[in-house]
Amino acid sequence: MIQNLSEHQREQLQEALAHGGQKVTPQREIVYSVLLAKRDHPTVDEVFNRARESMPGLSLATVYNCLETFVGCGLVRQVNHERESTRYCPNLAPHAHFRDESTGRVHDIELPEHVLSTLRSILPNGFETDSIEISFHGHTKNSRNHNSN
Amino acid sequence: MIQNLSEHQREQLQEALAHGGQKVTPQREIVYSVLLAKRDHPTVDEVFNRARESMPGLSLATVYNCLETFVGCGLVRQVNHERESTRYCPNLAPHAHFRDESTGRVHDIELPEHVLSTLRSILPNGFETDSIEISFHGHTKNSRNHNSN
DNA sequence: GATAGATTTTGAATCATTCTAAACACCAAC
DNA sequence: GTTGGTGTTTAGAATGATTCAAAATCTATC
Ligand SMILES: [Mn+2]
Ligand SMILES: [Mn+2]
Ligand SMILES: [Zn+2]
Ligand SMILES: [Zn+2]
Repeated sequence: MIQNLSEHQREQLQEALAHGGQKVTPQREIVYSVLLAKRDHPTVDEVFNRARESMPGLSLATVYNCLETFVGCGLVRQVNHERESTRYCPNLAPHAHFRDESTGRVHDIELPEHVLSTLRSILPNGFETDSIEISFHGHTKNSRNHNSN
Repeated sequence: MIQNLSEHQREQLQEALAHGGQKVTPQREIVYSVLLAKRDHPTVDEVFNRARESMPGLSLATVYNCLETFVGCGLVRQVNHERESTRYCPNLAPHAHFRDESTGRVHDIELPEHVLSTLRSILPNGFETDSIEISFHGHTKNSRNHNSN
């Protein structure tokens, strides 16, 4: 079920890790491929369970380590909703998250540049932004699946 | 240090609680007044410590209870930053939060209606929003205090 | 002033995450 | 091919914010 990384994806992983003097390992490959395979913003436990199917000896601590590493090198984003378990997202394009209260599912919402600049424009002088996080809460009305890959 | 509630504030509290058939208690009054007295988005522990100054017997569980009650009746908002302790905010106007990475402080950023509608406009069909949360991360450049009351 | 319902209190339980220390893997130098 | 160094993985313990459970306290009403 968890196919290997494509040429391109492996390169991206290798490249991202290289910056911190870190290496591609079998565990990191699997964890990354789990994130790419089903972009439904899984929790650590979900990643762990999916990854274990291809690598039974994998430990939970390693999944935490890998994900932290990926976040550190900018390959992956953390997604938090209140104090629920952290979820992980490999979508590097600027996007917001929509959390469906009835299903608990998290959807990516593309974020056009003009929205970002509108947002930056409301900051008073002296506030320098590194990043902006936007999350919608609500529910989705039928409207076909809203695919999470 | 923690002055009592004004007429108006007490009424607001009483009114908000009444909807759920709940009553004003000395503990709830103190906890609410702590939030109003210093709008720096305190954590539960910070609220607890401040409140204890006026009511030494107050328990931590009660602070959790009061805050949960307030959130439930819409008097107060929770503010989360990643998985840090939840903070509490009595500002009911639509606003975003700016988290200063160097000081850890959280500032309110007024949110004009046109920004909210711009944001709503990027949602694909079928996504019905109940609420939108926006948080900026960055640092503040001198520019006088950025008062947190 | 007894009874019921809400609230508060204490202390224990939960549970995601982090930490620690021991095993491993890899590679380059000897 | 052994050794030393460095980064990685692993299992299990520790942490810490939050939640829970149950007893004690209050308050309003009969
Ligand atoms: Mn709804
Ligand atoms: Mn910065
Ligand atoms: Zn995402
Ligand atoms: Zn606020």
